[in-house]
Amino acid sequence: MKSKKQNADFLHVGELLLAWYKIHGRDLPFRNTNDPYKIWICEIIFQQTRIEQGLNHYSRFIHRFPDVQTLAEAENDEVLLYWKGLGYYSRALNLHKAALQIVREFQGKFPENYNNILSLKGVGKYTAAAISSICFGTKIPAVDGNFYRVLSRVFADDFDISKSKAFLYFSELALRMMPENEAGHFNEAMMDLGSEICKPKNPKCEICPLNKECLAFSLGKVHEFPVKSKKTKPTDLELTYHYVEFNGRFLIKRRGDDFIWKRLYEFPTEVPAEFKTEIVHHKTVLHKLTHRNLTVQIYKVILNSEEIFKKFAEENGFIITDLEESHQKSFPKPLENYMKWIEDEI
DNA sequence: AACGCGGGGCT
DNA sequence: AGCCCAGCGTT
Repeated sequence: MKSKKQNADFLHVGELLLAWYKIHGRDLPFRNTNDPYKIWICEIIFQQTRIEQGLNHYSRFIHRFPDVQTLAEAENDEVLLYWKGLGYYSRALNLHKAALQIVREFQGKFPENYNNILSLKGVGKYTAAAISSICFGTKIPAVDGNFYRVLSRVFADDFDISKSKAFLYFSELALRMMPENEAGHFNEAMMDLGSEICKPKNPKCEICPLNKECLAFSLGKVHEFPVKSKKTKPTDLELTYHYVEFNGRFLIKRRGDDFIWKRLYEFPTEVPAEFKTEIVHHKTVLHKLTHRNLTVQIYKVILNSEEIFKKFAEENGFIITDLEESHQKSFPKPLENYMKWIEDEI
């Protein structure tokens, strides 16, 4: 149990942070709304995704799916199309499921209660806290990577952030710092400080509003925090695809929701042996994933018989498409890049 | 509690 | 080449 004086110190840090945010907070498109739908979408998009990377996707997504009803009524495929290139595709699938959930279980009105928000597919403790605090003023910290980094540095706290207990541990610290009736702004402030000042590498401690209170800074040990024990060990994975073409058209099929690239489109992985004689080139694409070194082999096969092309497609459930049409489908990045390359060749 | 899931940027 | 990013669901 901490003393009253320490609690006052905690609150002081929270107020410094909030004051900084009101002047230096980022001007982002979702900062001017309390619409829980929009906040929800942006929270999901920006999970494990940098703001610059997802900003255009956010705008396009909101423009096409301006509310829960529109999203719920959309085709699964189109939701994925608007997610194209973002990665972690189960986020898009869960988003769609949750929209249906809101329509069916909550009569189309976005739930306002924390536990109801948490019950939505793809919404975990962080996202539920963010929506609750920003849209409904619930006093609850939205603890994410920024909280871990900022708090562990301010208190020179070596609590291992890879432990599942870290969420609760830093939630309690954050709650003691949180000013009354400012939960949403406080959470946003922590995100902005973590992104603009208290960055993972080369933090701007000289201009940090918390540098007088930051223990790690005063000890010259900012780089030692946060402490994270888990090390990711990349494994190798090889995939083979065939760009089977006849007269400008080629074959695709939708993936299942197993493994990677859930429900995205891909080329045939295997072709009959007699197709091998029609290979015109072979490209090796190296693709870096978070925990995998991916090597994708792509063989371009140009068939000279429409009959064989159509028969192969029909017997194996492939869709016949072309480069123009394929813009309306969501493909994994390596295949997307390959098609761009083919298009440029023409 | 540990692991898998994308893609991009930074060092 | 490794780490990190407005994390979550599954096992």
